[in-house]
Parts: sequence; structure tokens; C-alpha cells
Amino acid sequence: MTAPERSAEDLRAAILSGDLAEADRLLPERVLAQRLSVSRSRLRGILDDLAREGLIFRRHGQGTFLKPPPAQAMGRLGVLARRVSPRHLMEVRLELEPAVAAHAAERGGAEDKALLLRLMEDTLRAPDLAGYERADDIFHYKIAEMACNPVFLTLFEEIRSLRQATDWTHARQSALGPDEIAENSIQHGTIANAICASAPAAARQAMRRHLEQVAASLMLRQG
Amino acid sequence: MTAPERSAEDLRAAILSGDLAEADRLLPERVLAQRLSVSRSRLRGILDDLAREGLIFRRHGQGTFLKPPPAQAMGRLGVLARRVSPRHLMEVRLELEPAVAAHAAERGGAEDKALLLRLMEDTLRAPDLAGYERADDIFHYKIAEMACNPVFLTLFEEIRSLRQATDWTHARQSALGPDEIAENSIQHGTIANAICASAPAAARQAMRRHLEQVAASLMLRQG
DNA sequence: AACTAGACCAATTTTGAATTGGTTTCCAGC
DNA sequence: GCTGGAAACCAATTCAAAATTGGTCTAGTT
Repeated sequence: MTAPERSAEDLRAAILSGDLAEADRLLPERVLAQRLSVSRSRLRGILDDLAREGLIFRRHGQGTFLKPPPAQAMGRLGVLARRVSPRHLMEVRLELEPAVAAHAAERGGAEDKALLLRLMEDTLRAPDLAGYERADDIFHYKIAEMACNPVFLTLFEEIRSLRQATDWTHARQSALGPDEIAENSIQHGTIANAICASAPAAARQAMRRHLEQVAASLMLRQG
Repeated sequence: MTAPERSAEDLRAAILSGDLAEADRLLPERVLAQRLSVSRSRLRGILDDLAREGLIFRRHGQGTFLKPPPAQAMGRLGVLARRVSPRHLMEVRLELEPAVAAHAAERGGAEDKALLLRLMEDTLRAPDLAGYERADDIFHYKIAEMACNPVFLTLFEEIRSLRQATDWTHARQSALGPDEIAENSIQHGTIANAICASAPAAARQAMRRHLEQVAASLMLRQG
């Protein structure tokens, strides 16, 4: 495998395989270029394509990621993670994300809507639990992007990072059942359709119901 | 005035006068103690009282303030302030604060409710515009505290700091008219009453209407 | 008992170096 | 002349260590 790979398809596959990443974060561009025996210019061209297709996520001083990147400067939230309960987080999500979905329905562009539908289908095609959770994560993140409001997006990212941080301490007790995944996927479809139909009220309600079910699952699982 | 003041009342007055503060932030306790010729212990005792009464605000590594303190570690939001429009901010407030008011109505304690009513009356008694804006600020902050959810409170503080940061760049065009202040005060009363009556839906609606008027005033003032 | 003085702890900010994506420049080779 | 690679440089972020500041404890003094 020391022989350099050349074709663009090979490069895309190598990047998306995850072998050149550490915890969903790709190696720095300079290292990656050397590792793949390509110039940085060409590598960046391919990364641009992947980012346009929504397959990778880049942020300036932070890196390139296979999932939406973590919130920046977790100064306050880092210490918050200790004293925040899943209940607190769910309360906020239950208010924030339906509002974000409504705004996404109002302002989302045609391109983004097409991409959102594709991402929704990705959650259906997910082969295993890890793949489903990744697709689900990207789906929700895309909705937050479509709201076209940097404040909403920043708040969403902070909540998302905080959730992952607390999930870490609370020992990762997700373990969704297949029936729950099926139900979630149906709701994802309802949400995506409402947004693509530019129906803010419907999108808001669909997202609220979705999160209410997620909350119910969590409560069941931990009293 | 080099003679030391001794009585507790004199000390309280000196602290609240603002002469020993810089931009709503009091001098460090050590300096303040020396300036007032008291021991730090006694000063802290008085500061404790003032904080309990809601007249000053303290935060560990940050300082002691005459108004609610700024959000901590404005990492992302600091750079956001440049590209965020008042419209973006208002959209978020319009979703967040009604939700916060609803939760405050659900969970607020009896003591906090009494204090909230007193703070509402303070907005009525405000002598000038600056005094009114300060009282208004404290009133809204108290509601966010009463929601008893550290995540909601943190988000609220970030939005509040972001608003002040953008107001700074956008050249402070507040200039509320007396009739607007009167209308706002009536709405504050409605909000406070709903919260004190433990009526979440009413509190949510009252806060939404209040913010809708604030938004309308802003739009009028800047197109 | 109340107050003072001082040392020490804990949370936050601040500062500067290091990291990383983004951009420009220059140059070889066709 | 144009394309693509290489290097330098720019800009945004992270990281780590020092400085700042409120919080706590102990001992001593009146």
C-alpha cells in the first residue's frame, strides 16, 4: 500500500474510509497530502467537492471532519457538563430545534432542500447503529444550517456538543432498538417533507413530536 | 473624603453609588476593601447581603457587577458579533425568552417571585432612561434565572452579551420614547403576574408579545 | 463574639505560541 | 499562455501557562 493512489475516486474513497482520521477528524491537509502522495492543491480541490456534497465538514483553525464539527471554545459549556442533567438538555432542545426547523422551512434554499432529502434517505440506508447515529446527526445539523441564522446555528452547535459531553459522562447508554430507529426515520421523513414544502408550522410540530419521542425513549431507559 | 466610612449603611451606599466601579464592574474585593478602609471579611459580608437582595451580581473568576455579568468566554460569539444583524438576534430572542418565561412560571420559587415583582416595580420607578434600561435588564435576567435550567441561563446570557456587543458597533440607537417605556412597563407587569401565578402558557404569550413590540420598535427605528 | 489579617483554593480571563484551513505567489513544464 | 505543484504567507482556532478575582479556611486581636 506504499504505492501512491492517483484517481480522484480512489482519493475520495480513501478520505471517506476514515482510516486517515482520528475520532471523526481528518489529518491536517499538509499531512494528508503527503500521506496520499498528492499536492495540497489537488487534495484541497477534492476536499472542496466533498464539502459541497455535504460529506465532510471544514472549519478554519479547527480541522476537517467526517461529522459536523464540535462547538468552538467550550469554555463555559465544559464546566457546565458536570451539573447539567439530560432533562435540562432535553428541555432546551424541545424549544430550540422546533424553532430552527420552522425557520429552515421558511428560508431554506432549493439546493439545501434537495440535499436534506438525500440526508434523510441516508438515515434509512444506514447499515448499523453507528452509521444511523452519524446520519441522524448530520440530518439535524443540516436543518440548523438551513435556518440561515448564525446565532441559531451557534446555539445548536453548543447544545449538540454539550449533549455529547454529558453522554460521555453518563456512560453512553443509547442502545436504540430497531423499532425505535424505524419510528425515528418516519418522523425524519415528516420533518424533511414539511421543510421542503416550506411549511414552517408543520415543520415545527413534526420536530417537536420527534424530540418528544426521543425524550420518552431516554426517560424509559433511565427512569 | 480620605476619612474612612464605617457604618454598614455608608458602605452599601458607597458600593452602589458606582463611583468604585468601572463600566458596571466593581473594583476587586481586595482593592475595594483597602479603598473603603475595611477588612475584606466585613466587605464580603456586606457584598453577600447585597447579592442576596439582587442588587449586585458576583461570579467567581470574573468579578462583582452592578448589572448581570457578561457571558463568559465569548469565544465564538465574539467573532459572530460582526456578521450578526439585529434581525437574527431578535428571531432568537423571540423563541428563547418566551420559553424561558414559561419555565420560570413552572419552577420559580416563592422568594424569587416576590423579588421579581419588586424588580418589575423598579422599572416603573426608574428616574431616567439609563435607569430604566438597567432595571429592564435585571428584570429579564431574573426571569432567566428562575427557569432553574443552567443551559437556558447560559444561552440567555450569551444572547444578551451578543446583543450588547452588536449594539456597540451599531452605534447605540436605542432612544426609547416615553410612550414606548410606558407600554413596555405594562407588558412587564403582565409577564410578572403570569409568572407569579404559575401560568406557563400566559407567561409565554406575554413575553412573546412584549418582544414583538420591542422588535417592532427596532424595525421602525432603522427601517 | 466580631473583626482583622493572611494564606490558600477554585473559576475565569488573558496572553502568546502552536496548529490548521485559506490565499497568494512563484515557477517549472507542457 | 496555461496548468498544476511547491512554498510562503494570511487568518481563525486551539492550547497552555500566567495573571486576575471571588471563595474558603485558619489564626490572631480586640
